[in-house]
Amino acid sequence: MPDPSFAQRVIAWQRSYGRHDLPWQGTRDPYAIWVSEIMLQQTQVTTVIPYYQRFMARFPDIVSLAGAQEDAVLALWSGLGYYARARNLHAAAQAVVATHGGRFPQTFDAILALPGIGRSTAAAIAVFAFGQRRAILDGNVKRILARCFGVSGWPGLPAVEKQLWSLAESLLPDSGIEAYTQGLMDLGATICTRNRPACEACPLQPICHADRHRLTISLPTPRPDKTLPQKHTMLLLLWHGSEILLEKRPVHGIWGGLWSLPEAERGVDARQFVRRRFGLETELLPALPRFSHTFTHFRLHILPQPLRVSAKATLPPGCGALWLERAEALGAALPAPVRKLLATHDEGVSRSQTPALPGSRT
DNA sequence: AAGTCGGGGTA
DNA sequence: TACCCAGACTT
Repeated sequence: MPDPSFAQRVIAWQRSYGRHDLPWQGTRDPYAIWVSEIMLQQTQVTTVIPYYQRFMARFPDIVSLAGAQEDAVLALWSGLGYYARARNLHAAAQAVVATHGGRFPQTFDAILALPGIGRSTAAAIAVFAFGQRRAILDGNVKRILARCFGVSGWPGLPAVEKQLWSLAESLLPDSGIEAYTQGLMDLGATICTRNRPACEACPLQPICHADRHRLTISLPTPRPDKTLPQKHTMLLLLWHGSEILLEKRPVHGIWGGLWSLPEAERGVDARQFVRRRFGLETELLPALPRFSHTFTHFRLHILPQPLRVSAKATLPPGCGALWLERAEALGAALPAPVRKLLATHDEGVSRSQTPALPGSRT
């Protein structure tokens, strides 16, 4: 019997040791598979599962999603991050209803044309929903290929990524594409992990270049390190009784489309800012502990500043701001740090003896 | 080719 | 603390 190929090793391993009970498995419903693939972009399985369950319960099919308010979609995405994914998902659902009669497209190019779906995600949907022979290249596959075939260089570099795509395409099996694709994901998530990979349990160990040359921990080549820029801001908690003022953020930029707290530059007079911006008279309350929030490309140092609104003036219509009861606000599409702030504090008073602020170390 | 876009898991 | 994760999109 000839030495099993790369693909045959992955397929055989997947059937015995792979994951078969994830919430989005055991279906060929392209909608269910699509939603899972979008949520799983840059997000780990264990984080996605509860979000996925809630989302599918609320929007069980593409028509219900297409007919939803964007705010309702974003609210279910709150805390998951990369909110453009949710806006694109919503827009794509409406596009499918408008141009495909509500039926998810079945050709690779039509899938790829939908907003939020790139080459790898389109391939994953084509494989799992329609059994098409397509190559994926996510973080798991990049790591497996870089190690097994000794591809050095940071995979974010276009030249390296091109090489990995070429490898991925060349390794596809003639049959069993679903088990193969799922097997790569499962191998990367459970065996060929970034640190402490379980090489002794890997079906690829006999043919793995990195294992033979003791390169496993150094492949794939890590991203070149760069120091994150530091930014500072002040988030205003404007309390009127148990109501708080929320402001809708612009669609583009950080926390796009979410409901956040009014934001002022560090060091400005908060009362004056609020008077000019909203026409409100306020009383300054003691500042809350500052904390920091790290994004992909910068670190934000946040000073939470509560103020008590003495008289609730009428907000200009269409100004993008509104008053919400604290409980209502917690049901809105909030950025994670704002959610944590509102969950921990009300009217400027800590709800707990020891204020457990998000990353309260500065 | 480089920058933008979150949040959490993990060591 | 620092890195990575079922990446896509814009410039």
